[in-house]
Formats: sequence, C-alpha cells, structure tokens
Amino acid sequence: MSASTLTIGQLGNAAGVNVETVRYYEKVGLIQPPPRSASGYRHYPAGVVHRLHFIRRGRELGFTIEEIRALLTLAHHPDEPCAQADLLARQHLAEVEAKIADLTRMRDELSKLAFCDGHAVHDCRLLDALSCHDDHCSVEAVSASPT
Amino acid sequence: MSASTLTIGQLGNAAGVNVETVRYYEKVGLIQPPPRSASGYRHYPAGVVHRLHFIRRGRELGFTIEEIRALLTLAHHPDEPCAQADLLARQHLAEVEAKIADLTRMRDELSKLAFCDGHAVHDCRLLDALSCHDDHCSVEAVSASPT
DNA sequence: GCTTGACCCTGTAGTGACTACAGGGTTCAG
DNA sequence: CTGAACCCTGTAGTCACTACAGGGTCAAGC
Ligand SMILES: [Zn+2]
Ligand SMILES: [Zn+2]
Ligand SMILES: [Zn+2]
Ligand SMILES: [Zn+2]
Repeated sequence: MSASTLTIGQLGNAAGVNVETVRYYEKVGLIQPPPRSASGYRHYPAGVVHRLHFIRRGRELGFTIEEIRALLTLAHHPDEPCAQADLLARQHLAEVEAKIADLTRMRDELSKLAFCDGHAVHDCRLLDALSCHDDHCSVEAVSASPT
Repeated sequence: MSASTLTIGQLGNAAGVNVETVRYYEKVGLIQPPPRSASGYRHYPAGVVHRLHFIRRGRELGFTIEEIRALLTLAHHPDEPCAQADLLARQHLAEVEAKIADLTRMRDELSKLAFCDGHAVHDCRLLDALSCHDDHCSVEAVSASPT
C-alpha cells in the first residue's frame, strides 16, 4: 500500500474512532467515500484523520451528527463570521443544561429513596414513592400483573 | 360501556400516559392485555390506572422498562424485604450521577466556547477547540468535504 | 506454494422507549 | 344519517452507533 494513504483500520486507530463508525460516518455523509483499491479496500488520504478528529471532539461535546455537519461546513469558510457556530454552541449548551436539570431532579429524588431503612416492601420508601396514594390505592394495589 | 371499565383513551387520560404508550406497555408486558368488547376495543378495569401511575413515576425517575418490571414484581410481595428494590434504586442513582458528571463536563467546556468574541471562523473558539493542533493541521485542514 | 490470522467488504438487524403514520373500523351525539 | 371523535393493527422512524453473518484479501512464516 502507498505510504501516504491509510486503511480504514489505520484511520480509525489514528483518530480514535471505531472502524464500523468510520463506515457509518461515510454512509451519513460526514466523510467522503475514499478511493478504493482493486479489491475494494478503502484507502484514505492522511488528512482525513483531522476531519475525524473534529467529528470525534464534536461528539465528545455532545453535538449531534447534524450539528457537526453544520460545524464542518462552517469550518470550511474561515473568513466568514462565526456567529452561526456560536449560536449552535449556545443552543447546544442550553440543551445540555436542561438535561442536567432533569437528571439533577432525578438524583435528588432518588437519593431520598435509595437508602431506605424499611425492612419490608410495604414500608419501602422507593415502592411507596412509586405507588399512588388515592384512598383506594396502596403498594399492594399495583396488581393485575401480567406475570 | 360498563361504568366500571375504561377505554384506552380514558385510561391514558387518567394516568397521564399517551394512548400509543399504553399499547406499547401492553406489547412489552408491563400491563396485562385487557378484555375486549365484541368490536375489539380494550376495556380496562379501573385499578389498572394505579399500575400505570406506578410505571409513569418510575419513568420520571429515569428507571428503564426492565427496572420497572422488576419493581412491579417486588411490589406484589409486600411482606418480603425491600433490599432488592433499594439495590435497584442505588444502582440507578449511580447511573444518573455518572450521566450528570458527563454532561457537566460538556457544559463546562461548552460554556468556555459558546461566548466567543472572535468575529471570523478562523478565530472562533468553538471551531478552534474542535480542530486539532498538529503542526500540519488547522481549522482549514478539515477539508475533503463531501458537500 | 500453502496456511494462518489479521484485516477488509456488504448488508442487515438490534439497541430503548417510544412516536407517527397508513389504512381501516366503531360509536355516539346532533 | 352523517360527521367527529375515538378505536384497531401493523409497520417504520427516531439516534448514533454496534454486532453479526457470510464472505473476500493480504502478508508473513514455513
Ligand atoms: Zn488534525
Ligand atoms: Zn426499601
Ligand atoms: Zn393509584
Ligand atoms: Zn466563534
């Protein structure tokens, strides 16, 4: 193989991305289909590793594939204003903060329930919290089990 | 319709669960298939609403369907010890905390990048952070675009 | 030359917890 | 008796991969 090209395995190794994932990124159009050898093997120009780096870092920050697609396009136009990229970042930050708030609510509730000093199910904090407290409803009322 | 049974729509309304979701819970075995009318309509005994409440609250705490299935089974045995339920809660709490840690890392990085005072793409904090900084790599090196 | 093992290929199906139709049938009030 | 609101089944879509199945290719050592 030519010294200046990489197999898909070498590319994946260099960029820290699974081989299957590289093929997936090709399928969804994040990276270009590379030239193939006579037997059908992909041979990547060395520069592609940087594009994969970019994608991987974007994923580590939680950007979606579509957001990364947009950011890649923006990165190709270095002289244009970056307002669009910053907007994406701020929107994504807002989503991340919303998820944190959601999980924090769960964590606070769970930490009240997970360390239960009841010794039987009918005194369990967790199962009590999940059951509803209508007059005609109790832990035991969650019946009609399918199993 | 009999006064003591509910259609799927009434059940969904009473429990705060989408009709499609109720059918989904039946399919995965969280609720029993109810009796049907001659024309095939589901008619639920009123008590099922409590089981759905339980499921919904479990989902709001982030438990998976399988965890809720286990918790429902535990709730049917009120005289047994609740150690199993508490273990599930603590394991789930640990997962939630791990997710929070992950998202917090993203948030901290994003908040450094999202309010960028650069005015062009080649000075953008976000795009700079995504690009790699090998000697031969820059924001512009993320090329070989498929579009 | 031959074998062996590591690599590569395509295509499909699975993940979780729903959601969104498409394409019908039923019920009930006006 | 008509129309809206409800119900039915079954399938496909979401997201970003991951895991095969069932093959083909390549390079090193014998
Ligand atoms: Zn690079
Ligand atoms: Zn307990
Ligand atoms: Zn109840
Ligand atoms: Zn910027």
